[in-house]
Amino acid sequence: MLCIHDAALRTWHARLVAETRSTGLRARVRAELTEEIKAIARRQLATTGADVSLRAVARELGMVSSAMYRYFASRDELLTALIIDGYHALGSVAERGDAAVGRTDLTGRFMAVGRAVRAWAVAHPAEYALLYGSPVPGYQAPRDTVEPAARVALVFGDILRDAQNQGRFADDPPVRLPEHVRTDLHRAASGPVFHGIPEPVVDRAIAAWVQLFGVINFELFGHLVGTIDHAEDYYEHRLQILAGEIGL
Amino acid sequence: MLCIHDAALRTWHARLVAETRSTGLRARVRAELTEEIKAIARRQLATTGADVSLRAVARELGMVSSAMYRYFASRDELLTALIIDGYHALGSVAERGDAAVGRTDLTGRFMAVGRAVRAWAVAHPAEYALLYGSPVPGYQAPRDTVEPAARVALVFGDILRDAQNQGRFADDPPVRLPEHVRTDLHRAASGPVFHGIPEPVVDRAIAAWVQLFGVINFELFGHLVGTIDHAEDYYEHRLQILAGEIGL
DNA sequence: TGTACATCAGTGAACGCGCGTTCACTGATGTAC
DNA sequence: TGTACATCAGTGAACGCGCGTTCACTGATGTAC
Repeated sequence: MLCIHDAALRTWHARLVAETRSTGLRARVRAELTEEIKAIARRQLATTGADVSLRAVARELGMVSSAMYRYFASRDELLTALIIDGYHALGSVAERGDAAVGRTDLTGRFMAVGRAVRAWAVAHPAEYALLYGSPVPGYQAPRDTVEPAARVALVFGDILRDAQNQGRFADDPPVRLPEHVRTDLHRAASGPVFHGIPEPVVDRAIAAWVQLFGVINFELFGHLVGTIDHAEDYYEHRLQILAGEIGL
Repeated sequence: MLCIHDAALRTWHARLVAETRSTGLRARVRAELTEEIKAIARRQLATTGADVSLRAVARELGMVSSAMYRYFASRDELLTALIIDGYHALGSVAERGDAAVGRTDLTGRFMAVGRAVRAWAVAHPAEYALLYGSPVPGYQAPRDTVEPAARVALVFGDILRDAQNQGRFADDPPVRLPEHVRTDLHRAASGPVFHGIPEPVVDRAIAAWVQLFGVINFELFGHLVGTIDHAEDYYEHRLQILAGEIGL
């Protein structure tokens, strides 16, 4: 048996335990403040774009700027947290949209998800821009953002899989795809989002997905002004058509 | 007859004449330097995003920062110039792409335009992001950008009109459109880009347009990574399909 | 052709502001025994 | 239950940097007569 008499080591161990239980008052306060920092930063996104400023957040919190470093190791880390939160928020509304519709109503589910995505984007344009707009110069998104980013797509994939199981794509005519496209679609069809979906369906599905985000992009970034003024109705209309084109 | 003896007024008039002729050496040097400033700023876009800095441009030019104000009244004005130039550059490559194909080959023309747009975007990602990415916080694009922005769409509209004149849309089945969508499409169909095109075709055309830019957005902004790796082939494939869906 | 004058490009200093990040510190909170 | 100690949150000052914009100025270039 190993006896450790060093007091420092003992308390270090105790701290580890406390942290894993993570039920202490301090931990809770810390978690709350972390959330508050992110909330303020999110609000500031709207006026400053991706140029979140630790100093500005600290100012609004009534704290000194260096105190921010107790919560985030750098500005980029805060940005990463906002991005991850954003993807989760979007994924979450998509999941709820999907869950609110009867499992067998595939068109309804697709449209509900689409609607939820747009509604979230319109309600949080700056966050949406952070996720789907221009890349932030000098910022390289870390690996941790990849999984949250896929969450919303997974909802879509589940709908496709249910459609597949219901035999919706059974009498799909065969399609000739260019070689490299077939390669990519084949790989996609064995990935987490589209696994088990026939490649031609994956093709149509990605195209629909791209179009949905394309409409939202154009709407939020001002490229529909003067052409499509009733963006919500237009989007709804497109959802309907795309559901049909996918074959739901 | 009015006699003006004031020397100042005389030279002011002379200056006006010189400016309209605009053939003086000074004017030429000035024009060249203006272009150089924009070129440097464009290059810097790649590393700084939309945060173009007059000081950084001046530094690279070996000039003092205040000298920039001889050429642009403010940072925003320089940004506006870059945006306008960008739209013109894009419109121009689209026009050239179109012009290189036989007038009656409508699918070929559509694909050439699409290809030109993507090629330009891939070659100038930062400029593309300035035009089609997140809006620059605190920057309001002035009216002068509207017309250049439409240039690329006009090329597309011309192809549709030629198709229409060739009777391509003659046996289009009638389509029921939601009220507000019909309103918007109707107005679009009497605007400069789509005038004379049947509303259902305008609908499909806008959707195709949105999808093309959607694919480019996703490619450049990193949302195809891991799904579509052969972006060029994929885009080409989509162009082909979209040409068919529009009815070219 | 020469002179007087207006215009213009570019300078250099300054104003006033913002930022991210580091560091030594104080005092409160939690923990082990 | 009390004490000694470790941990942690937050402070305040500082470093070194960047920015847009203004302003009075110098000297060269162009223009009118």
